[in-house]
Amino acid sequence: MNAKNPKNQDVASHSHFIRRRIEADLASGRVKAIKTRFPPEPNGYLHLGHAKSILLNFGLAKEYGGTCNLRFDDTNPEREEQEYVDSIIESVKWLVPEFDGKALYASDYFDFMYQCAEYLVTSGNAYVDSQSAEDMKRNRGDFTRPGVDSPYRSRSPEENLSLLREMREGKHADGAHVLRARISMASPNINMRDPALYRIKRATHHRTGDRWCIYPMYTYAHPIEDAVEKITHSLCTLEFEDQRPFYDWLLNKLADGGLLQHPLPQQIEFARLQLTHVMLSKRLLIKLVEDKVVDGWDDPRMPTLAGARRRGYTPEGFRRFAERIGVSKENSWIDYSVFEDCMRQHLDEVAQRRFAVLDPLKLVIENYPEGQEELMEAPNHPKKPQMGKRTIPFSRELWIEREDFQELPEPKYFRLYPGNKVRLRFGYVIECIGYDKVTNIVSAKYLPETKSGTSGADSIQVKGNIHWVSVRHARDAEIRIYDRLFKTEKPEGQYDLNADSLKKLRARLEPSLENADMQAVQFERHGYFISDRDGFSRTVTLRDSWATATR
RNA sequence: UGGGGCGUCGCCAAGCUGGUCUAAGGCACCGGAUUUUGAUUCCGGCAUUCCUAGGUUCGAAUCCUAGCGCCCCAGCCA
Repeated sequence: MNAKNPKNQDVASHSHFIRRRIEADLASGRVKAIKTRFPPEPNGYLHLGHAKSILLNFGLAKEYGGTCNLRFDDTNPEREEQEYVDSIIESVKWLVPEFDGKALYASDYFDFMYQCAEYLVTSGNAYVDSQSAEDMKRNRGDFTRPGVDSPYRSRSPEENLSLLREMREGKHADGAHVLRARISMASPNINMRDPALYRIKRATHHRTGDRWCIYPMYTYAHPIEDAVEKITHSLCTLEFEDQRPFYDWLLNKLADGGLLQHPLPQQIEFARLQLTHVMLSKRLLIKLVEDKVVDGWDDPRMPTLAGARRRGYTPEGFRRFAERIGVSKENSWIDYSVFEDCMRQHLDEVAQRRFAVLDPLKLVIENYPEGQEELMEAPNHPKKPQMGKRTIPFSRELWIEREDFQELPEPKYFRLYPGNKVRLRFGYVIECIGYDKVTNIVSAKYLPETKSGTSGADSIQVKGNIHWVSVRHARDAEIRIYDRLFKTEKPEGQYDLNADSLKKLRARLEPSLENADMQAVQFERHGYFISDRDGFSRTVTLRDSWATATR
């Protein structure tokens, strides 16, 4: 960790409170190796917020030579589905190359959890409450008033045990009873006022089927899951901070009873990711899919990992992002530009360059013979000769970008306009000699001695450099341009959709794109794109200081 | 209102066993150099100030006290 080396800042992992905590635990010998876990509930697709957690947990494990489990927190059969399990495994595999694809399930520990419940009952630490949900709520008290004990709170361990067994055996209706911890109804921390441990719920579980009719609550199940897996550092988000006293209470009781061994897992909370212009509420995400605002969970505009993948965002970019934003307990909003910058940075290194004219305008080179053609040579990457070259056919009629021509140029515009010279990138320098408003054709003459790669190439200096595609050789393709789904900077509640989040264009491409089997490509002067289905999707634009200046 | 957290540049975020802090780094922004992508790269600028007010100290972003602000908790959800 060379946090102080500014040259390596971007790759260097910087200090944060969880790393320090782990280092202290390792140094003191409290744990000999670390073990973390990523515990999603399979009730939706993974999103950008989960990426932070996944990368934190798997990243820390890798960094300190430990391991990390993917574990499904499947304790509520009413909301969980196999489809989500599958998509989650898929996304984690994509994001984390070292992940072996093996998943663990809380539901595999149901027997042990139940055994722990019986122990808590017999040791007087839990009881069966038969109040209605409404009474329980009323008797919990509020922020100012302590709760009052349930009339069932003093049932004997024997009575509690037989009731608990009857609950498990299905002798009681849903909601008739609930198992609660016996802690204190007067605790200033409401989470400690005898929290519910088990509820009766006749629902078919996606893995255990109808074997159970009682299911453990998250509060109760999670600490046990961690302990069973010998997790050392259980990382979760800030809203679980108030739950930590119960987490520790439970684990210590079970350890006292010999059901668990030390060292016990430690819960550590950090701030969840909030990204500007991105909405990460599962409820709203589901709504976007159901309302068909987007084309499914993996729509490239969706902030899901499945969507990010189709959009062309890369795992490496995510890794840089996670490292860059750090980890803290500060409730913060990360600017979307940080995310985009991480992706650009990675894509710049790996993407081959190609020409694509997105908004075509015809250019005719009057002094170039009809029927003649040449092959221009162009590197696949300006700084990586090892990535090779390709050739681009050149002819008299070309497609150029509409925005690369202005009949009446605005100040500082140095692209094509009548009388101005510009280089056709990797080709010739041309001079614009006219524009026909009726046919919409720009005419120019080329300077034969200025061909790229020849000795005369630099005989004429020009400021502008534009890309082009030969009309006769052009390939046609659909290009999808995505923009943010939400207009608001911090879309927390209801959604405020951007009507222009998807634009489809008919573009002209240089022929070498036809058989290209590329993960990511840069269309020069436009941005990074990914080949998706029968066209290309724009992942992210290039930085554009001209656009910023014109704004 | 009781409890739990958090407050360092427009946005993140180091720093927190007090001095090397007239406070790192990134994003954004503003210059300028190089450039056959108005891209990349490079160089420079960007908090005498660390929520506020007191205090301790030779010395405080770092310690103490009192305020102020924001977030979370009253599901048989996670």
